Amino acid sequence: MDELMAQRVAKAEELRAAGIDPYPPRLTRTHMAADVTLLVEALPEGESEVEGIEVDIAGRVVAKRDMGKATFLDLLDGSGRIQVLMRQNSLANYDSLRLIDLGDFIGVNGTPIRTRTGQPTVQAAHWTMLTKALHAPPEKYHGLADVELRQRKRYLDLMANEETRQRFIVRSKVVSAIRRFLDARGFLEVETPVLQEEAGGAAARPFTTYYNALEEERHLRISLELYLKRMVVGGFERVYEMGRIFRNEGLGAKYNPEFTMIELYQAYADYHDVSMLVEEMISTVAHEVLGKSRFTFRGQEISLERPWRRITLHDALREYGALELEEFSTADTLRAELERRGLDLPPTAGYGKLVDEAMSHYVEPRLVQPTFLMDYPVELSPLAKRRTDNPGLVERWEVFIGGFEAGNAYTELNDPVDQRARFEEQARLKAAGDDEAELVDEDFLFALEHGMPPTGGFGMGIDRLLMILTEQDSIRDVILFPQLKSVKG
RNA sequence: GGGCCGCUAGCUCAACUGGCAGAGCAGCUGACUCUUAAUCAGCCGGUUGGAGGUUCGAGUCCUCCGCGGCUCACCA
Repeated sequence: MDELMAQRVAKAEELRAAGIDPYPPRLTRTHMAADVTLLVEALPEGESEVEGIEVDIAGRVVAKRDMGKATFLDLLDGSGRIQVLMRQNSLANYDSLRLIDLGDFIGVNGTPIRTRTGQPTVQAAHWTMLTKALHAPPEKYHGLADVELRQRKRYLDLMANEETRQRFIVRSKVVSAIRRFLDARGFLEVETPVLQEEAGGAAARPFTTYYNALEEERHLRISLELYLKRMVVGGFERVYEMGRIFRNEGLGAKYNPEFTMIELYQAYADYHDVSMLVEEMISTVAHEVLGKSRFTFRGQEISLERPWRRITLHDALREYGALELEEFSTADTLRAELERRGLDLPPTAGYGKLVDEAMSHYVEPRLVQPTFLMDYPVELSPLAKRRTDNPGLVERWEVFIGGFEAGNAYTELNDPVDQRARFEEQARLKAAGDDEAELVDEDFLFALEHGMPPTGGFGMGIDRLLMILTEQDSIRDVILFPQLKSVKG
């Protein structure tokens, strides 16, 4: 134990010796810090004391200014900061203040006053220890700066950095605003399995675990899609789920292996209807929570004002890449053209993957303002419905904001025969070595064979949306406890 | 996985070309009854991420390892 901790332990013992529990089970609290501030600010000009009112407040000691026979403390509670003034001639047992350290939680009984400088303050008559902290909090002025510490020991980051606290408050508000938005439009929130026999609905490697009771492997879900569609088959016309999904992939500024996804499905809607719902949802939520629609993300100003731009993938490649996809309609010709242009291509890429490579290179980084990129090659979209005018394309969009994918939607494939054929094509890719290809899900096909009405669906990573709304460059700054490598030895 | 950068007191940071490891905050002692990054005086606090090596001498140079950041690759 280090010296600083030993000192604090000794202070706790001293309290116990005096018959005071340094960790009492209960306390009296009548007011929050913000309540006291309001009381004092309501005082008429010239008056410095709120007559006849006694308050009990509680919070963490975040500053201590000892003037000798008077000491100022700053207490932080869930509503904010409030100053406490302890004076030798108005506080019982003034000497005991030396037992209070920064980081301790204390309760204070006293009177709301205004100091000479106008600061709302509680002038204390009594104080009680509520929780003795055994470590010093991070440095009071600079806060906690070390990136690794801030992520590994988030409680210290939250304790020390107001901005971090606010960011995670915003996160909660965004999540609840999304729920309100959808609930108000008749969507039902449902919960589907995290542990699945096979993880489907997206192209990603799953985490695998083992269920002892059944003596079977299970996979953590990589998307919400296939179970939510089963809900639509069952007759739920508007469903959504917001929950954690898990992808066994690398870490990075935009990637965390567990992240929060929302997916929604609306029967009798198509991908156009869903695009309107989504742009309304995001701009409404931004306004409700943050009161604005303009954000600075990675040095670029982004406006979430509606309407958002819509452009087909073909048009976007023409506009940003001067690439006329009609002229390169086979994998071989497209590959030759892209290689001629100097792109580095995966050797096994099929037509869809090649289009995707071209998009990543020419188009996506340019889509800073919210943009729906529409009509994808069928090869990339095994769960989306084909366009009737061009069966090589599907009714699908991805929405890009700030240069990265923020969401994905289809008119859902509800033809069980086509769905089976698509799964079988995926199975061929898998056999050929694509370990992220979709698996044939017989129960899902059985569900579709019972009939899923025409349906539009949408999925979005909540964390990435929050990166934009809170103007953070790294997904780790919007996840409370991001994955980090463990420290051993 | 590759490249680059970083890791010094509980926290925030210094330390020229290899030459006694420092400051502020926090802590301890003292002064101060309206301060608010309080102030003032004094004191305590170090396996310089870890292990080796070069050297009379290593925070500094070399090798390996750990963790992190950025980036490339990978990842719709």
